Amino acid sequence: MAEQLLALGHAYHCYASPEELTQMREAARREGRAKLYDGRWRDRDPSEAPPGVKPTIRLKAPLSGETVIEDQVQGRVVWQNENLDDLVLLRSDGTPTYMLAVVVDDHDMGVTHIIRGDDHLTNAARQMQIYQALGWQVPIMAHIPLIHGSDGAKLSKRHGALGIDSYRAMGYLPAALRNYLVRLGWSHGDKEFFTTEEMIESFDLAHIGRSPARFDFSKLENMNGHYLRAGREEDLVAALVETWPHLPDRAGLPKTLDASMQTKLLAAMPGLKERAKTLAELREGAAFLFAKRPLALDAQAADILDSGGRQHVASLLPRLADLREWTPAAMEAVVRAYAEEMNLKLGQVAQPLRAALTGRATSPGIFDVLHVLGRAESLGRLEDQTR
RNA sequence: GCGCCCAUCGUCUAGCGGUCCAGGACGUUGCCCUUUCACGGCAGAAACAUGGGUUCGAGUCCCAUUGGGCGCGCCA
Repeated sequence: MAEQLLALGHAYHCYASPEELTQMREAARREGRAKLYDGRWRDRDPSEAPPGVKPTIRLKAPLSGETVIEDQVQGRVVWQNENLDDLVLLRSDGTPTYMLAVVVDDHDMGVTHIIRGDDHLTNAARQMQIYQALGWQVPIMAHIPLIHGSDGAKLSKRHGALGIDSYRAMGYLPAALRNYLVRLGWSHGDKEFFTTEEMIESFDLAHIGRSPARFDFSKLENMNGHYLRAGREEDLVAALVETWPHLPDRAGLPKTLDASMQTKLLAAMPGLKERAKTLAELREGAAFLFAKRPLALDAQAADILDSGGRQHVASLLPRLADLREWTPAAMEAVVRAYAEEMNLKLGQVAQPLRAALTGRATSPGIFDVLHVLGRAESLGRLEDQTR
């Protein structure tokens, strides 16, 4: 291709040495010129070539006029050709540069649309010149803005740019991440939630904004919470099982979830999913299901039991044990009756139960916890705390 | 330094000359619901960067300033 451009007079050999090039660049910068290469070999005869120097081949770019790209998101972008210098097409070792290679490759592959980050916008101008020199049809271009970190600085490897697996490790659902991302820099009126089908249906280049968006974890988290709450219980169990090995290690949790654990998880899911924003939180909320007796109590739970809660647990234990039916409704009736007898608010007896059953001060509804845990396990845990 | 891009609530954004004393979402504040934590409901605070134009009329068009971003290799 480069040879062809040479033959057409759209390219030429350049014998400038690296030293000359850096000198040129420094001079250009000093004098405030945009062009870094001065085109010194542009019109020279090959006979003037210094002996023993392997030349590069540079594009003979137009000296005047403008290079224009009609970008689908940036609009019409114009460069004065006098500011664009003659780029290298072929290195002195004969290999093509990226600029030449992409153009030829895209053309050969029949690429119709070039959609990429706007950090390539300047490259687009130079590639445009190559397309023109070659007489090829230019693909439709769309340069979309980059995503920045929450502080407005650009995302880089050491600053917030995480791989996709990091988001999995944080417990974000793929659908939620996609939904969050599609709304970053693009909008469809006031619509916030999109199924994959809706995204495919509605997404368009025309509504992509031109300014960079900041990545906002709290909104991602909120959106993930929506997906969790709206998700089917079975799907969430499956998602958690699948993600389990990728979540950060945490003491006190099983390495994998066997069938019986999954069954418990499924039963507890309606109460759990309401309270979690990520799969990591979901797993944390479910930890009590997998805990081994006697439970380790956290500080708050211990405090609840120590400050009088233990008595209530002890009093309620026989009443619950006498229940014929282990249903949330039946248990609620018993506990409410007890609270009334003692002239207590429900919360005052529910909290001690919660502490004894889960080792925590927060959990799903206490009657659901009793139900999900089952009679034997529940009574066992309560009994543990009465001693 | 030079070139290009951008600029509405803290954040994501709607807005394509009058319907905007600027709408939605996240976050935030208060209240309600309530067995905890959440969910949910209701209410509130919160923005058109600045200065010039154009126009009967500008968040919407133009210019400048300021502030961000990206690019500037015989790297990709």
